[in-house]
Amino acid sequence: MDVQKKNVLGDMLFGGAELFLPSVSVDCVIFGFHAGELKVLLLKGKHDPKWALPGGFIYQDENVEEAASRVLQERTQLTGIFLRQFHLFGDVKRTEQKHARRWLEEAGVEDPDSHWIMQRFVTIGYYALVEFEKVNPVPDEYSSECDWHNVLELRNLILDHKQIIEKGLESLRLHLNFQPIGLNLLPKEFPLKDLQLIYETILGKKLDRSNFQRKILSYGILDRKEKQFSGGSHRAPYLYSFNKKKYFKALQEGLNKEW
Amino acid sequence: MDVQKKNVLGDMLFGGAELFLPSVSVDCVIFGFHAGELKVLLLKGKHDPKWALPGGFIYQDENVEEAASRVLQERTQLTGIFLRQFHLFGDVKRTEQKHARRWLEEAGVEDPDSHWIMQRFVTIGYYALVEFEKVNPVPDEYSSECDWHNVLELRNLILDHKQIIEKGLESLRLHLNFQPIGLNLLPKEFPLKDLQLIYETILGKKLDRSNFQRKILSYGILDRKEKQFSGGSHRAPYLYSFNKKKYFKALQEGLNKEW
DNA sequence: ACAAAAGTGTTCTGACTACACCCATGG
DNA sequence: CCATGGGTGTAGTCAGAACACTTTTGT
Repeated sequence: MDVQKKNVLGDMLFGGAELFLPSVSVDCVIFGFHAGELKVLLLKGKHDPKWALPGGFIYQDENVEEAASRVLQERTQLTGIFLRQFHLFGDVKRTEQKHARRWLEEAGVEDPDSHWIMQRFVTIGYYALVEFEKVNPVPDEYSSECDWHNVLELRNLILDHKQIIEKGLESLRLHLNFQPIGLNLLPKEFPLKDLQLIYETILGKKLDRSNFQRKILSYGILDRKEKQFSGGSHRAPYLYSFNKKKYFKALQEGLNKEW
Repeated sequence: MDVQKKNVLGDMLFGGAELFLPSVSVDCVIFGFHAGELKVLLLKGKHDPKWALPGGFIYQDENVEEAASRVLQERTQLTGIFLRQFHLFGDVKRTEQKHARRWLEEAGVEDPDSHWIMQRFVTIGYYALVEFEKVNPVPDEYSSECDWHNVLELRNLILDHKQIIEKGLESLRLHLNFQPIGLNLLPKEFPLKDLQLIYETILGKKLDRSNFQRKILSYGILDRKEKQFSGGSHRAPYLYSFNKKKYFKALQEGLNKEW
């Protein structure tokens, strides 16, 4: 499927009922990391003062997984990012589309109340971890702003998007126990301290430096470079990079096997 | 919502498009335990030689969670069972409804190809753990058989239902690490050996008796009764029961917190 | 020389493993 | 009285927590 050729906005307004899978949407919780804070990428709609997760609908000829990738790509211009499904949100009351109605009106849709987008939707939550610096947040056609928000200070989100983010973070924390992370979050080479900071931020607590190193190195997914980073007034740390082969193997097989 | 009053079959055949959420279904992997084997409850359709998971559609006024409960209840007559969402299956190719077409034809539906049920569906997988003896498997109106199948010997399943079961089992194994199980799988009072057998069966490996006891008791979710079970030609074991208060607390908070 | 931060090592504790030993019961 | 299976205990191992000591670098 050629993602670029799709005219998502037009499809949504006028062809939605046939082009998209009805009742189902996808929302991406895109985590980034900056200044010691865990951030989420959010959009502010042109016709709504509230913030929303980047989300979208699923084309009839598109796997749900692919739709999530497409949404991620549309918003971040990044490809090949690790995406993980974490939950389906299916309560009846979760969609009350007051803002959508106004949006449809202004876009010139007749009889907005019976437009397919006003129906009840369930949404599938995916999370992604991306390298903050590589993302250039650009609002799309139906958004006025696109920006990073601290996950701990979420205000003014539409619908149940705050709960979605919280559930996504909770899932991510859980997955940390048996899944490597960091590959898309950091540059090719980095000092261990940076990776530790990511773990600390996700988990919301400090970790012991020495113990973190031993544990993370015991996973065998990191290669140590002999090059060293310099700049601070202190001993230069080794730089590390992910061994992709081992990394993906660990992703598949898991890190800890309990019981 | 009064589950009993719903006429699910009639709704599916003739009112589906309006009554149900389109494109989305629910499938329940109902695990039971018998003769040292982990079983799944499956249905055989009247118009299809293959077996299927008990599944259903979601009424427009029904939360997805509720729909899963309803399906479980319809099939097992059990209420209050722990149900857990584990994955959404959303590939385009997962639904090719050859059998459904024949079923619709025989049920007297005109133009079956354009019937809503022939559309593409994504399905949400839930798993449940139930007490084998309490379930009286009864085929419903559109099934000819309903029976337990060993999870390790699955043959002749429709669509992707085999993969759904396997994913469900995989999820269950994972969840064992931070979630108590057993409450709905065993009678009120039981010897620890029975609980151990369940763990062994789910995990597919033997566990050390002594170590299992210490670990499971350390969770603090079991109460020891002074009554003893008798019958075998050996020392009578203590009987235990789940302390529901602590059990549900553990369900919410988790058992192991890593990192 | 000193502060800051990284590398490395040590001790302590607690959990899991494997196994041994004793106890109760039915045949 | 012995086989079976359950209750209890123990030595060994391993991983994590806490922390100490050494090394490197910029100021």
